[in-house]
Amino acid sequence: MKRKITLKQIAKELDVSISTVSKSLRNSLEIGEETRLKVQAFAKFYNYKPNNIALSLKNRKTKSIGIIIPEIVHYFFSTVINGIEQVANEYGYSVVICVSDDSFDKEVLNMEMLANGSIDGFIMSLSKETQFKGDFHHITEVINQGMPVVMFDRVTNDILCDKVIIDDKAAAYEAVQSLIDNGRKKIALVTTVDYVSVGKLRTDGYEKALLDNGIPFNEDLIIKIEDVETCEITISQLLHERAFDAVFAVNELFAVTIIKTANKMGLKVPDDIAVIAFTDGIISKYSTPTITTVSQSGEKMGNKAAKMLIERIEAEEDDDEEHTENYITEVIETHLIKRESTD
Amino acid sequence: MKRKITLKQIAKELDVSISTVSKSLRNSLEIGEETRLKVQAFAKFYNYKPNNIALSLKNRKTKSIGIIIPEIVHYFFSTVINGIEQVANEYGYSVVICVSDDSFDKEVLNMEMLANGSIDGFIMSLSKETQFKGDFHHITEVINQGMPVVMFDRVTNDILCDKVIIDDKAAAYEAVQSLIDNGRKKIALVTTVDYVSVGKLRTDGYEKALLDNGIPFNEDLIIKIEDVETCEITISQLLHERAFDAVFAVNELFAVTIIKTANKMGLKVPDDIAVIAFTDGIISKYSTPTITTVSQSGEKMGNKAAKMLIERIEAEEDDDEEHTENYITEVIETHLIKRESTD
DNA sequence: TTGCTTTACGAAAACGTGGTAGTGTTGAAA
DNA sequence: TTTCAACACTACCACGTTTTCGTAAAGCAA
Repeated sequence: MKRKITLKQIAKELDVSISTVSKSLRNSLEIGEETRLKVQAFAKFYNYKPNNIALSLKNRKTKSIGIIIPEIVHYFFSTVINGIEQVANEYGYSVVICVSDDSFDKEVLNMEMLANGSIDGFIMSLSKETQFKGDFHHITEVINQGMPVVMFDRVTNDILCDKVIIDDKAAAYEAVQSLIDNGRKKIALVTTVDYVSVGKLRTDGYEKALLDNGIPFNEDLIIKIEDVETCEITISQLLHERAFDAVFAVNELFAVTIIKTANKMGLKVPDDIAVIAFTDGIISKYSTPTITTVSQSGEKMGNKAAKMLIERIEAEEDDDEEHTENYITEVIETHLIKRESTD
Repeated sequence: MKRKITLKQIAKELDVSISTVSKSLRNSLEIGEETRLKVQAFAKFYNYKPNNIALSLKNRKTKSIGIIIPEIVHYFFSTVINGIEQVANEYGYSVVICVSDDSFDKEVLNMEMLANGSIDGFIMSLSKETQFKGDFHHITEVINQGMPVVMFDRVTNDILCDKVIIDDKAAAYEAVQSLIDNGRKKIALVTTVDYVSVGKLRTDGYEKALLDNGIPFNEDLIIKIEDVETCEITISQLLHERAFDAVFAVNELFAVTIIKTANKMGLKVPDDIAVIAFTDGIISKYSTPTITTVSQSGEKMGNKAAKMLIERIEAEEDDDEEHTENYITEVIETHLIKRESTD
């Protein structure tokens, strides 16, 4: 049990000053070759590595970035983390992850915990509750402190910062349009409650696609799900009435539930009902039938978000203080992955 | 853009010493009430929060724990992280996550990066490559430095430390036994390559169940998959020969692939072939038919691992140095979740 | 000897905190 | 008047690093 060795210990052991050790290890020409090599050999032997915390304190940079997301057991979010982790690693950054659990309080707590020097910047996706309350003071606060923030997916216009999103509206439009192109007329929308930003946008795209094709927009065909349990009942009711011949679901969980419900009732997918889901996850790939989806590459979003954040962090180093805040909103392209649930 | 305020700044502003400010904020009786309240009011107004990095340096604790896992876009691992995050949060710890991507080098690099003071302890699951090489020097090294390590799921006997596992062998035994109980005689095993510790154990359990029931152990019925692509071919070949009437798959990805392949060939699950998978993930719940699985609660494993680690960390505080190393291996119970893929 | 430049190193400050030990002033007891 | 305690506060150190500045010794020219 030998604790990590420090500069001080090396200095004492070799009977030189701490500065001499530090300089020797950084190969400063100030130090005579003999001493330099002696120190380096000693340090190597004891496997000296500078203490990160001390470095952070000195440099006022932690080389780590904080991620705040609503859930982690969630295909999309985990792909985003993966994407972030990749570039973070590449640039020598660590990622510390906090889960808000879709709770406003936890989100605030987590941000406060990390904001006190633990990290150099945030990448985050808003919790449902935060979006519902519309209270973003915790975010403006860290931004005011000069800490860069990049938001992704679940964002808000109320905060000025870099953002990485997909064009939810256009993607939804494309999906619904493809259903219409296949001759579907009565297209249902299964979505979440309105305050989730992306849910709202996808609804807008759905509506626009219908209207552009001269199909009346029917409120009764919009099913807003708060928890997945109730979904099944609502779905089966509508199916009984044969009220629709296609469904656009805002996530794959809803989609697979619809398919299973339909199957139970003896309806065939895609013959009787075509299904398209948002978010290309693992369920869509492996369900039977496989599900046509709008792919939104979490990995790419993560990559991009991390790059934007790190650029901001490292830009601050130089021209510290008030660089004209030209925030960027990056839009990641989506595309439709056709599978068995549509024809 | 007002940077975070420090003790020093407060001291200067109020024209008192830094110690006075520090003590006032910690409500020390040494400081007169008037000064104390004045300082507290000022600190509150400027939203003073002590700097974590400085605290870490001083206290030699970071209040954060490092997680090293092979993958993050993976249902089981993400549930474990979730479990860790829960208790970490509860105890005021942050989690830093690194993905080894099943690469030995990355695992080593990540550990070195974090071991230099960034965290108070590790929770990890070995990468495939590390298990293959059997090289654990990077782990013994951090342990020798006095840093607690808890391993979970993919562990090794070569390292002495706390561990959280499931009884892979017994769980596999139970699963295979249940297939036998349902009258299946020719049971195939679809598994990974041997060096993955859990793969090996599950194979052992499978073999034992067969032998205990007087069923001959047939090597031809064991399919070792290296990448999922080739799996489909091998499977369909065996299916053609009607070589088996049940399959025990070591993960749900293999299971769902088998089911899909069988379906394509016109075979019915579970009538013609019964399927049981290890790991109760999202695919099993939503595939058609739903898949009978051995549930291994990642969340519980994460909870337990985090608790063990934090206990170790906080125990060290007191009796620093050589507490009789009585390492614990915690076994999380599993159970069979019966679904549609078995009768 | 004096003055100047190198060479080779050390002292000290800084990052932000918290605890221990000290210091100066006041008022009261001896 | 002296002594001693209580009060209210400050000085200083440590955590581990980097970096700036300083300086002693040595070498060399004048």
